[in-house]
Amino acid sequence: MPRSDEHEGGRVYARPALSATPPTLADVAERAGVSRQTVSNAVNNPDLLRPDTLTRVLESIDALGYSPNRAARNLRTRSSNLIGMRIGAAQEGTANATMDRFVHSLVETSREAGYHVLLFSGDSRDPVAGYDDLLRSTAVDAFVVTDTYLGNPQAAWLEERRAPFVAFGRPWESLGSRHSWVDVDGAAGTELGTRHLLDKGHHRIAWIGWRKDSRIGEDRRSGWTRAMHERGLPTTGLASRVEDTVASGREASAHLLDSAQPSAFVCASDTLAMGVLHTLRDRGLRAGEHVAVVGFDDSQVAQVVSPGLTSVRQPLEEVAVEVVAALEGLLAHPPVRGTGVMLAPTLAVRGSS
Amino acid sequence: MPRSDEHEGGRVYARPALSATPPTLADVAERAGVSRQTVSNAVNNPDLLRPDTLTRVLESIDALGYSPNRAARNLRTRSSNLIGMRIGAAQEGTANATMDRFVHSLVETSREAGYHVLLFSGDSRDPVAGYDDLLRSTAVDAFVVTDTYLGNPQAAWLEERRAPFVAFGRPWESLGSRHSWVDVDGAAGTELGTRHLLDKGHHRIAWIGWRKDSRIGEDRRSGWTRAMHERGLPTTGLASRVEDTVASGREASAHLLDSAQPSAFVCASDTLAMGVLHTLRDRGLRAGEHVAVVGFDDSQVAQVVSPGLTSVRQPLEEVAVEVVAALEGLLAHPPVRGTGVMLAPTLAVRGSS
DNA sequence: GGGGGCCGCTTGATCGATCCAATGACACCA
DNA sequence: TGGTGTCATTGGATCGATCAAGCGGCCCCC
Repeated sequence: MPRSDEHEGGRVYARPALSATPPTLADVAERAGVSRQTVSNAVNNPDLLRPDTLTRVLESIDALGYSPNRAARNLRTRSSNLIGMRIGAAQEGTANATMDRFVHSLVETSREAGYHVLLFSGDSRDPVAGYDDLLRSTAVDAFVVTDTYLGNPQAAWLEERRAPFVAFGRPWESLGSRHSWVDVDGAAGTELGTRHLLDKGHHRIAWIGWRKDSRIGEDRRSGWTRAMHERGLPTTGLASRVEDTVASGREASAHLLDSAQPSAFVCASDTLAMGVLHTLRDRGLRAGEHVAVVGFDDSQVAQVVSPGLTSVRQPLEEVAVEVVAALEGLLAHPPVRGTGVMLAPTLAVRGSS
Repeated sequence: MPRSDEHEGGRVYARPALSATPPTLADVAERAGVSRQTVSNAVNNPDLLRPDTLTRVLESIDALGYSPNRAARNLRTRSSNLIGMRIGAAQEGTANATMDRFVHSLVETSREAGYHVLLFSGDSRDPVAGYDDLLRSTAVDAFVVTDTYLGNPQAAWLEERRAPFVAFGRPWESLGSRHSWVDVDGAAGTELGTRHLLDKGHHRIAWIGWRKDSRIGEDRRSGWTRAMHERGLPTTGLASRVEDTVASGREASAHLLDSAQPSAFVCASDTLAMGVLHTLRDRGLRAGEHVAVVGFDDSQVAQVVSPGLTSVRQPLEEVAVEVVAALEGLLAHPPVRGTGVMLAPTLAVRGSS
């Protein structure tokens, strides 16, 4: 049984938001005594209208609670004002937490630029499945690609289809890639952390990073070696490359303490740094007093763990701003050649150093 | 200057994905020698076609790489297959981390139901601004509302406009609300945690929770009192209500240790539990040996901190499934009366207990 | 044998916006 | 006064899908 306030079929202008069907451009036009196109102009190119006409139209828009129908607009303009972003499987880790911080910033920045963020999840078997669907159905205007790690085919695939996208992460492999990207200088981050420790008087500073096939890991490692060599300090025997888990960090730090007696650790992630803290605790050593520790990512964990973990913080808000700026450029002009933006991280100093 | 592979204006069927304009329904129809509607049916109601026609059409769809234009479909069907979800300002905290886990699950579950998730950010001043825009422009089919805390006007506002939505969080206040919701039984969670401690032989179990005006906090607290009273144990003098910060948890636990000598703590959040761990560390007490601690949310922190924080884990994957199921019901049938689903959390036992 | 119903498919209209070409109004200047 | 140019505004066409109605062919049954 239809409810009494819906059965008329007509629109209830007195309470616009409650009406069954939202008002259309034509409704506004009729009420304001102008044509549809004029209303459209009032919304999209207000300068084209005479001031008095404009106010009259805007008044009607306001009174009716009109908002352009997204689908109709999208159909006509061939754009959706949506930015697609794939989120990986819910593996809980610090990398994920970083991504979430980025997503927040991206959503906020996109809003200011008139875009919304559409999230989709990928099939782990077919990494381009989600992209393909959205692209062919013209559901999104562009993509933000976040997982540009070693051998990831998405960037190349999108590039081949001329799909507009910006990567968060530099194109490590493909030299011929011409897409835009934004990245954080990981090496600069670890260099910052290492220098911070050097300035505190440490000389034997160890590195715990990821396996050699991780380009990101090797990049971060290079910041440590650079800072050490700069001061003429040796790095041999002070480095370890392991999996990105707390247990690995724990083991690696125990080994290093025994073999090389470092007074400080710089780690490729907060997860590994947590492992170091565990080892210190096992041995009755105090982080920040006896041995200093620096992590990477400035995760939630770094902030709440005792005595606070000094960590490299990526400027994700800036990354989001740059990504959106690049996207806007991409969508406004024909994509000639991509731009690359490298941002510098900062160091959040806490009790562990 | 137009590129050589784009200047013809026609479609390059040999390499469908590279063509400037994607193929349309009409293109498929022409190639398959049928009408547009038949192609439409092949996509949406395959049963209506004769098997041989169907295969012929599908073959053409495949060959052209056709995928229905989202905008056109949305315009005609008045639906977008998008679910809107607002994410709050990027206050970094465990609540946020929980939300991120939920978002992941929601995206995944939505995909299986044929929906995508559209994220938008709210203006903190006007909590319904984002909702209003999306609703009036018919950009989303429904909303998932996550912040249904005390005095939150969104649910009531959406209800009034007859906007389809499902809340993650029960309607604490409004008794007259008729919307669907899914929630996790927080009281059952703390009860679980408290019983776990009781079974371990603890008798004096303290509570550290949030201020009294938090309905969620009071709910979680009730689980603790219920479990205690069930065994005939007193709770007076064993509870503290503070802000949700590590520092507050630290202070509150120090006070309680001095005043009531509890042997265990149950906390309304992992953040507070971390504060307890700090206090124990300050006093040379070992979590899990001398004093047991149970947190809430099973955050990243709980998993990596030493010696591991026992914590109540919300079944967010299930929540997402129920939310999407409720949404599907809502969009399929006329919204008669909302349903409420209450899910039970589990306990992730770790070294702290 | 003729009417009714179903099947498989087609045709024209439609959703609500913007694009495009054209029109009316108006001012200016010769 | 009439021509010209500018500006605000108009009406029709269009984007690409689905809806609604209808059509011919076939079978069935009275």
